[in-house]
Amino acid sequence: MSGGPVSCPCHPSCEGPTADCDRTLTTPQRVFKGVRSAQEVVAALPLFDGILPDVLNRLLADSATITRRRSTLLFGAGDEADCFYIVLDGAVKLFALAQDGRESIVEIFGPGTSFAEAAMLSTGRFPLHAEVIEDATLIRVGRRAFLYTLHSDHALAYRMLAALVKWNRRLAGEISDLKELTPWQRVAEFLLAQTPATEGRVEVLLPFNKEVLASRVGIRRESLSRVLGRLRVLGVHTSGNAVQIDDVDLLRRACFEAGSGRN
Amino acid sequence: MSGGPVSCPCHPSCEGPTADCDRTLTTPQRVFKGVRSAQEVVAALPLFDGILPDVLNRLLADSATITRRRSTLLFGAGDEADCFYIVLDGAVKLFALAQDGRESIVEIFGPGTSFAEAAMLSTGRFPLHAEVIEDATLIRVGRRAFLYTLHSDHALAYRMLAALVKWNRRLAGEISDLKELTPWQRVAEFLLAQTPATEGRVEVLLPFNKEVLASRVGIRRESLSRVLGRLRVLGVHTSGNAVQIDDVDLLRRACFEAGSGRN
DNA sequence: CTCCCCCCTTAACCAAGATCAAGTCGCCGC
DNA sequence: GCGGCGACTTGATCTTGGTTAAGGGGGGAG
Repeated sequence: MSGGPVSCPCHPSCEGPTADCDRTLTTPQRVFKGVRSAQEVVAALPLFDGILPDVLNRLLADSATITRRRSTLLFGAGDEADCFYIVLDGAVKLFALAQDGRESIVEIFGPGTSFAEAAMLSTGRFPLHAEVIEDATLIRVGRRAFLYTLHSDHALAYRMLAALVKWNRRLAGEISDLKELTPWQRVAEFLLAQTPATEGRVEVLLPFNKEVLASRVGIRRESLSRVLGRLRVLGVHTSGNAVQIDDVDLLRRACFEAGSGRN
Repeated sequence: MSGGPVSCPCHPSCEGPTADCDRTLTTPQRVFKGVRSAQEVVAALPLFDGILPDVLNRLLADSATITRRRSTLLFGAGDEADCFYIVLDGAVKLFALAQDGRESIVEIFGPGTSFAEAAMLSTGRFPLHAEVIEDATLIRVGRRAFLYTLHSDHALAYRMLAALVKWNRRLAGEISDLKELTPWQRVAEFLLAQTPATEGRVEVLLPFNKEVLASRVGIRRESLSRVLGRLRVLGVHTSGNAVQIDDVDLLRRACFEAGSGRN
């Protein structure tokens, strides 16, 4: 029930009206892969699977490819949701902000995923903040185009329904994990989710830094360090963003068998 | 962002193929309120708001009102999802089961809510278990009728989309809470969510027993006792399922101000 | 090369849940 | 009334994550 890499629809996001944090394209080093590639990516989204070519074109006509550096705030909670985003490259985090300034990351989106479609359907406002955490190339799709697309292709609406359900389950699973798994189990699960391998030795690259990972699993940076230290006896070795798992199966079993011990 | 009483769509549920736990209507003392009332309830669901009368009738034609005693398993995770449920009376919990038999409650549904609509849209299987926790009267709506309804009323599909989004946000909010609130804050928030009052003295009735409440907020029964004990100094007094809050505003502010202290 | 900053790690202390184990209270059947 | 059961509470102890503070180490700027 835990978070495998699931293609995630839903969740609000749109560059806030205040486009104050642009620094327009200061890093052309990270070039988006051209319009054709963008089309491919979009058509490959679970949400738009089987979309009609002309509908797709219409959709893309009201969209723009943008690049943003890390630390750029895409939008804040409460901003008007007049578009949604597709990630071509980089990573974006969605997070909530506590009154004291602390943030908790609800989800992180990487290449080939989209987010914030859902915000446009109900309140029209983003419920969460979105920030680029790895220099990113994004497609921003306008609300009008999206709604038009939705209405001109009913099958799309149903796919979106299904996608939301899937995303929903992912969240429900995460809630279960938070409630009944210890922090180290959550970390282990996260690591296991980073590789398709089911046994043997594997090297995985953390898709973001440890601060973010810690927030992702709901603990503090320092605790993550401790956890990774404790996982060493299970054959988990880290250096920087590289994590080597000596025996995937061993780790998974340890994770399961611990089962009971909540805290 | 935390869990106010939200009308919740989504989530799988359907009396499993094995209807072994029926004890058909042994408690006629808890009579459902008649067909007319059932219609009213259904039409009042956010999901079916504004539904056309004949579509509604068609929907109800393939449904049945059932009563189940507490502890009845409605369905298990993995069962075929060939219906969804509307709660007229009582309460149902959706929960996940860990390998060691521990359960964690993902959501609890009371009168006027529906659940498990979503399961029929994707995998066709329930991802969670559902159990009656207070003797309940339910409407079970068949899959066929639901899908028919969905296709004959596109507006319904969009409403459902919106409902899913809303439900989604609720889950995301719960994740935030689990990550950044202490257990006692979650308990306090839960209590506050049980009343519309914003100040003064209030008496709230816990909608279920403490074991369930503990699971709901992700702690153990014993810890909940202690938390409630500690909350006494903030004017929270409990006796049985009745909880008296001396000063709602005080409690809310205490909850907020604690802000930082994550554990 | 050096300084500084950022990311990460370590250590010491503390508060708080989990756990294990009794113990209380109310209810029901007998 | 008695016994038993289920829901709840309390206490002692243990584990663990948060907190605070300090330090290491790599990379970029100057």
